[in-house]
Amino acid sequence: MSNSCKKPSCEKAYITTPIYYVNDIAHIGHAYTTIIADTLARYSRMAGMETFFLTGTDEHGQKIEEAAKKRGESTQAYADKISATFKDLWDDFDISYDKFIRTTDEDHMKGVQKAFSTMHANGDIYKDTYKGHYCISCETFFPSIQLVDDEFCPECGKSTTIVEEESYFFKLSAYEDKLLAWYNDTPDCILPRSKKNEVIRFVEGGLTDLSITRTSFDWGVKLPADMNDPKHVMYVWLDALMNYVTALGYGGDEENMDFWPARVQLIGKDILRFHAIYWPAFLMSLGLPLPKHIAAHGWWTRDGEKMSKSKGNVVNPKEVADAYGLDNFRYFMLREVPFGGDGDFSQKALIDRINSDLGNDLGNLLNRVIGMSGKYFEGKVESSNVAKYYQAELDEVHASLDKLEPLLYEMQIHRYLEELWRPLTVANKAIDMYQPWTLMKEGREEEAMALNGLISAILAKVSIMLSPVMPAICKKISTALCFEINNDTWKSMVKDTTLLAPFTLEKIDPLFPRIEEPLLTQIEPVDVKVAPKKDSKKEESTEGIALIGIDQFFQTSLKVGTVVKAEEVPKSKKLLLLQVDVGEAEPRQVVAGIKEWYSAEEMLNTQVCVVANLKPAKLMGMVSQGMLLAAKDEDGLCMIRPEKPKTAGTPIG
RNA sequence: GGGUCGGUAGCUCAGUUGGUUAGAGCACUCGGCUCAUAACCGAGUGGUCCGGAGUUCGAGUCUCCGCCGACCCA
Repeated sequence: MSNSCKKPSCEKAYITTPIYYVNDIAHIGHAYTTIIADTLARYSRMAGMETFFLTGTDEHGQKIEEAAKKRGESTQAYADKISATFKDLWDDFDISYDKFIRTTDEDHMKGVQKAFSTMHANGDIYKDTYKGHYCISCETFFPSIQLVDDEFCPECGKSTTIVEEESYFFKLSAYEDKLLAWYNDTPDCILPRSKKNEVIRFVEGGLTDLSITRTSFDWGVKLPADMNDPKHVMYVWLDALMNYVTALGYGGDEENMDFWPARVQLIGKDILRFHAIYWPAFLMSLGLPLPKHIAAHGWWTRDGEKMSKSKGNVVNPKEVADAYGLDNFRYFMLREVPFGGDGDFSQKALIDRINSDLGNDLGNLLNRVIGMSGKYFEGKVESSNVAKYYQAELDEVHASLDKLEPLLYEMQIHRYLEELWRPLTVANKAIDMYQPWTLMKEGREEEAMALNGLISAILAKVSIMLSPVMPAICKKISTALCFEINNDTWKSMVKDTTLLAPFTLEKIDPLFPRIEEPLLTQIEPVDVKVAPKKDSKKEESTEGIALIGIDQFFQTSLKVGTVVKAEEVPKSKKLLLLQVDVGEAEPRQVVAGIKEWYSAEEMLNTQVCVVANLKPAKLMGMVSQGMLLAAKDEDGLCMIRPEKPKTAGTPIG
C-alpha cells in the first residue's frame, strides 16, 4: 500500500466506491462509479497525496442466502464466486484500488461488532419489536397503505409477508439536528447540490429510528458476544456502511485509520439516503469525523432507454472496453455526462467522442508534430526558444491548466475534460497561424523548431492532466515525448511552466484510428445465468413471474383493431406509423417498432391486438396512443392477431 | 398528495452577485492550408432562453401562477 509518505504534513486522500452487492454481476453503472473513483485516486497520487482507494463487495443478507440455496451452493461459495467476478473485472480494467474489501472478511465483521458495541455503550441502540409487511426481494418493510391489494410489494409486485420480530434500533431520530447542522455548515458535503436539498428536506420532515438487526435469517454479522443475543444478525446497511472504516482497520489494528475521514465517497444516486443520513449519523454515534464529500452520480441509459434485463439492453462494460479500448471508454463516460445527471450510452455518441475529441484534436496533433519534426529536423525537438516566440500561447495554455484542479474537486469531470481540450486548440491554431512550412522556406528554422517545442510541451502537459482518465494512452504519449508522468513532472510542467528537455520524436502508430462503423453489431446483455437478479433495488422483480389477480389483468384494456393507414417513419429503422381503428370516433395513432419485420403495405388493412389504455408516449416526436401485441424470439417478431376477423374495438379477454 | 432538480441553437450542455449585440462543443454550409488520422484553421447558418403575469432604468438570471420532464417521499 501507499506508505511512502509518513510526514504529518502530507495530505491524505481516501476515496471509496460503494461495495457492490453480489446479487448481480458488474454492469456499466458499477464500472462508471469505479472508473470515476479510479480517476480521482490516480489524480491524488499524481498530485503527491498519500492515497487510499477502496472498493469491494457487499455479501450479506437474506437475498444472497436464498440465491445460494436455489443453486444448491453454500452461501459462502456463492458469494466467493460473484465477488470474484467484480474483482476480476477491476483487475482487467486496471483499477488502481488499494484494498478490495468483502463484508464476509473476518476483520470487517469484527469491526462491525465493535461499532455496534460502541453505539450501544453510547446509548444509541435499544431493543424493541418491529412489525410490518416485509418484501424479501426488496429487503424492505412497507406500511400497509402502500401495498397493492393489501398484500403485494409496491416496488416489485411480489407477495409480502407480515413480519413481527424483535429488533435492535438505532436512535436515528436523535441525530436530526446534528445532521442538519452538518449539511448547513459544509456546503459541498453532498454533491451535486441539487441532491443535497432533497436530503435536507427529507431530514427536516423528521427521522424515525432505524431497525438495525434481523432474526429472520442467519447470513450476516452476529451481534457482539457480550450482547448475549445470538439470534440477531446485523441488518444490511449497518454492516455495509461500516466497511468504509473497517477497511482502514477500525475495530482492529487501526493501521490506516489516519486516512479517515474520506475525501470523496462515490455512490449512485439510489443509495444517497443511506450515505447522506444513516452513515453520518452512525459516524457521529461512533465519535468519528464525517466524510468531506459524498458524491452521487446518475444512471446510464442505453440509446435513450432505461437499461433493464427484461429489455435485454444492458451494456456490458467489458464488451465495450474490449471493442473500443478501455481508455476510450473511460474518456467517453467521464466526458459525456455532467456529474449527477443521467447519461446515455450509444455507440454513435461513443464513436463521435473517439473520432472527434480523441482522434482529430489529440491524436492528430501528435501526428502533426511527429510529421513536422521528422520532415524538418530528423525528429529532433528542442525547446529553448519556445518562450521567445510563443509566450502568448504558453500563457493561454497555463491559464487553462490552472482552472483544472478545482473542477475535479467539485466533481465537474466533464468540465475538467472540456477545459483540458483548450490547450489542444491553442496548439492546432498555432500551427496554422505560424505555418512552419513557410518558416522553413524562409529559413526561419529557429522559429519552426520552437514551434515544435511548443506543440510537444502542450501535448506533454495535457497528457499529464489526462493521465488519470486515460492512463495507458497517456503513457504512450509520454513515451513518445521521452518524459515520464509522475509527481515531479506534474509539479514542473503543470503547476510550473517547465518545457520538455531536448529529445528525438519517433514515428508511432496513430493513437486513435478513425472508427467508421459501430464495432459491436449488437451489445449482448451481461450473462444472466450467473446471477439472474436485477441490479437496483427498484427493479428486482423479474426473477420468476409475479402472480397477479384477475382484476389486475383486467386493468389492461385490450381491443381488436384494424389498421386503416400505415406509413414508414422516415429516418427510423424500427418504426412504423399506424392509424388503428379500435371502434372509437377517430382511429388511434400508434407508433410501432416493427419495421424490421413488417412493411407498411403488409400491415395495411390487417387486424391487430391493441393495448388501449396505455399512457400515450412520444416516439421520435410522434405521439403513440397504444401498443400492439407481438411476440419476438431469436427468429424475429410476429404480430398477435385475431384468428378470424372481428369488429374493430372488440374487447379481448 | 408533499418535496427536489431541470426545461437555453438540430443535438449535448455553459451562462458567476440581474448589466452592452445570450456562449461552447458536435452537426451543417462556404472559404483557407498541406505538417497531420477526409484530419486542422477561419467565416457563416441557426435561439419567442417552456408559457404567462409581476418587481426593476434593465430579467435567461429575482417573485408568483401554470405546462412538461426526471427523481425522492407518503
